[in-house]
Amino acid sequence: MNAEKQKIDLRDVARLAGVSLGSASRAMNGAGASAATQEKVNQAAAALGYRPNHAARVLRSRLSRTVGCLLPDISNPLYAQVFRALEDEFLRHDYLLLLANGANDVERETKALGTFTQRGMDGVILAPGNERNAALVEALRLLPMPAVVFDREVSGGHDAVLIDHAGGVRRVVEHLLGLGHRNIALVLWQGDTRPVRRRVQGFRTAFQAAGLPVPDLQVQARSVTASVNAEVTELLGRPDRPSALIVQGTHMLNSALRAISARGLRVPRDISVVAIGDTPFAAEHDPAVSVLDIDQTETARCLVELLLTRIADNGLPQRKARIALRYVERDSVAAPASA
Amino acid sequence: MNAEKQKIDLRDVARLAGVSLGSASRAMNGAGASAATQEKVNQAAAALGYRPNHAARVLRSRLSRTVGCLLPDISNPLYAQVFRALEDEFLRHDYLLLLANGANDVERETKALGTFTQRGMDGVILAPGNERNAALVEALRLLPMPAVVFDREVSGGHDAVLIDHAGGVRRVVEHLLGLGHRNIALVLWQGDTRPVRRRVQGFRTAFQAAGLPVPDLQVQARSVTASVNAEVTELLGRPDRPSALIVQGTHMLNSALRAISARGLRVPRDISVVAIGDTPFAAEHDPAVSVLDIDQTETARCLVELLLTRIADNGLPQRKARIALRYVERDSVAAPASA
DNA sequence: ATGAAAGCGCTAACAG
DNA sequence: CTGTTAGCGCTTTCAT
Repeated sequence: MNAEKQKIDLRDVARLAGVSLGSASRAMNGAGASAATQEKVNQAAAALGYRPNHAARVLRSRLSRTVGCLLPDISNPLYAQVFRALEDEFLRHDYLLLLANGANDVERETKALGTFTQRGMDGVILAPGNERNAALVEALRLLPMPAVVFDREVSGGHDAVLIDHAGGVRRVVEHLLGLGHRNIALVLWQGDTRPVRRRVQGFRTAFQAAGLPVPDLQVQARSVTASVNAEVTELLGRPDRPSALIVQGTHMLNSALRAISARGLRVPRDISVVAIGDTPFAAEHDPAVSVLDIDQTETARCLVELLLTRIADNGLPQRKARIALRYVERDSVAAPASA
Repeated sequence: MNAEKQKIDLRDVARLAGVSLGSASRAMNGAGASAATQEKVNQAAAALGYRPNHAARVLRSRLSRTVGCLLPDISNPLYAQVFRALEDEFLRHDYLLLLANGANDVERETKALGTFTQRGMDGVILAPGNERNAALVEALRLLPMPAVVFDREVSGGHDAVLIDHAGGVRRVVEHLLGLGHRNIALVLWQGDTRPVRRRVQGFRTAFQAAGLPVPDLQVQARSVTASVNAEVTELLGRPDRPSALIVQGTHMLNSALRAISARGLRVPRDISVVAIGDTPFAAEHDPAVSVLDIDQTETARCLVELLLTRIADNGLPQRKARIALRYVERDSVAAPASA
């Protein structure tokens, strides 16, 4: 149904504009051409509906204007948000973003990096599920193009954008401490990744800085999507049951809230709840759940900035950017009943 | 830190293997080379760590082994699942999948299609947010490469994979009717897209086929992520309040369940609930929610099959594949109390 | 089945 | 600033 494929090349444009091939190329790339040439070429291109052949461009210039993005799991709304923000940001810079799901599988991640290499990506943004895996670290080391690591600690001297989970959780704990809470529980998943480690650390630091004992109240779910219903129910049955919960992720938040209400407890009267990561679910819950929110737009901007500047100049020293978390107070936090 | 970039080309491989450039190329592509040559070339390639230059390959062969995928919103877990399944399926066929978020924005969608064209995608899979928009239909018509439409009705004679929403909802309604339910409410969002239209149709058909009046109990949320708390609450307050609810999507399901429990009603004793689309949320809810589930793997396989065969032969007649929905009975459905 | 040679469409290097 | 020329790395004729 499409009789005429793409057949107009730069040569045609140059001919119509009455300039040489080289001039047409320079005009299209907006460099080293007079305004008059520029104008003529642009008009000719528009008239013919010219579309540059990307492959030829890449082959010759060795620049693909494409970057790869390796994320653990796009079904996770948090990463989906990051991807969308990245896509917008790169589009603005006329770059194309390629997404690969790592799925917490080193083999898959390694393979994706191989594909990125072969397809000549100019750079890579990645958040490996297994940041300490040797095979992955090696694959990363062998990457021929610049990479920016997102919220992971991998050896290799790469640029990185790190979320300040420790500071965020610490601030929340201090806030709860100020309200009079002492038994605060942290509900995370048990993965050995930077975000989890840093949250635990921030939790500890807050208590220690206040000269208070760190409560032994942690729930560790098997996965991000696992239910923590049973664990939280157990927690709520203890004599020293927590008066506040800090919960990660949509699923865990949901099951935790269910466990609370099944126990006949009310939020925030009987127990305060703070969620890590903002979602429509948290915002629309009744009562609306206070959250520790990441500014995805800022994060994306930061990642893109780091990667693009490094693509432009690989001689730059290693850089690490830190993104602060924002505590959004809503209706799920109050002083403990006993206070 | 990476002194040596990629410098090994097919010429090097050919030299080491002691064959000509042409033979090396044929050997690599597994066609028209003797077993002996094949073997020598493969060994040489492995020894040198040869990686074909993708751009050169595309430029010469006019085949990018890349397909574009335009989805309305990757933050929607349903689409995220489809993308993952597609990624797996294409990877298996040695194709790369490029994702673009349409975000229900025609301009954005059109732009994405333009990018796909320019980058020489071999084919496109797309589910436009606005299937009846003229600009989009026109952009689709102008696409120089094959396209398969996912669960949308767009004019243009494209291949399509269509989910049988009508049949699925109809089956659920018939099941509920059989249990004795008469006041059944349908909770959807108000978008004018195929899935919504077909669900309503299936709903109607079931009642009409049974010779029963179609209940006037529809809730139309403003968006897929909107809360329907107020609307469902209102519904439950009516004298002819429904004894069963069919609810679309995670957010709407969540807010509907909340409205039900806030009203002091129990599932399934006082009201039955069926969700459209399976999610961990529905499965782990207490009680576990019965759902109308789409087999994402089958859907992906179907999309890929259609697209790949058409890329191979664009002379094929138009094809439409239908995917049946599977009703998964769990604990949220029972006979109405009054029955 | 193989080698030699001709480009794919573009950018970059070179003169002018 | 412009035109001319030479490839980028590969696949694909065309002869053998």
